[in-house]
Amino acid sequence: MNVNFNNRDPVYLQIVRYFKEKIAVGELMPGEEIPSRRELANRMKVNPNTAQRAYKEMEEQGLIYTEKNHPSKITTDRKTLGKVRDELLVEAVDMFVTSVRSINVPVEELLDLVRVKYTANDDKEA
Amino acid sequence: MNVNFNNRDPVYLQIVRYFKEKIAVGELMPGEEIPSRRELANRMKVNPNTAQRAYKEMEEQGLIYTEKNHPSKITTDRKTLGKVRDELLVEAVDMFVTSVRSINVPVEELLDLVRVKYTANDDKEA
DNA sequence: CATAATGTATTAATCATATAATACACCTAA
DNA sequence: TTAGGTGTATTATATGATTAATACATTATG
Repeated sequence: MNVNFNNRDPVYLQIVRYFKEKIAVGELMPGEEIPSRRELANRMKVNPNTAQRAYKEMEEQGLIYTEKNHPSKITTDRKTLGKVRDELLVEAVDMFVTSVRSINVPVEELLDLVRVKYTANDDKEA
Repeated sequence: MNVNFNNRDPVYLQIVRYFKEKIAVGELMPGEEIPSRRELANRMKVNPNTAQRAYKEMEEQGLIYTEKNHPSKITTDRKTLGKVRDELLVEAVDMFVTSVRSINVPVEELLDLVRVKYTANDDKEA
């Protein structure tokens, strides 16, 4: 449960993203139970209300569901889950392209920069 | 003087970025005068203090300099100017790679996504 | 000289976010 | 049965960043 919060984005959104990443890489399975609001708040050292807000957001997006008096669970809707990875990717690509478009960089130079940086970071995973 | 402000980042930083982009693509030349704080505030419909803060930031980064009672000017230090483009690029690439690393996407898939999106946007420039 | 424009500084107000403190209804499990 | 754990909701407070309002000193320029 390691999350590196930045100061820029709201904490509750960073929590949502944390779960989306877990879903995208398959670490969270359909129907799997996730920590209760209070439990998560303890682990992440945030206020229970912040955890609640994150879960509420995820519920509205259909990523989790909640049965009475049970910790929420990952949705069993495969279609919804399948979209998560693509959405994260598309969102990142869109933001990136938007931010570099104004610089007028040749596409090949841009791709090289990404390739070098991305493969360099592979080391850290090993 | 068209700037599309987003709600996420501080306006004064978006102004700084606006000028950096102009510098990066060579639209602003060394020694060139830029609008006064009040003038810029008028054009961009922001508070003069916001313009002041942006200019102060640029001054601290060595991008502009100010002589008494004259609008600030772009620095004549070519070295400083030359770095701007690279810094914008590296910064964007770093952020992008960081955000997609957690998704474990194959590098070629990632590059394809960027290529498609980036070249698709070329149309809008024409 | 004097008006107006410049940069600069100080203080106040605003705003979103996050946290805090409680409370409530429900249910599980010992 | 009951003690403790669920989710949920409400209200208040704190905090930091941002923006706004205002004032000040300087100087170019007509």
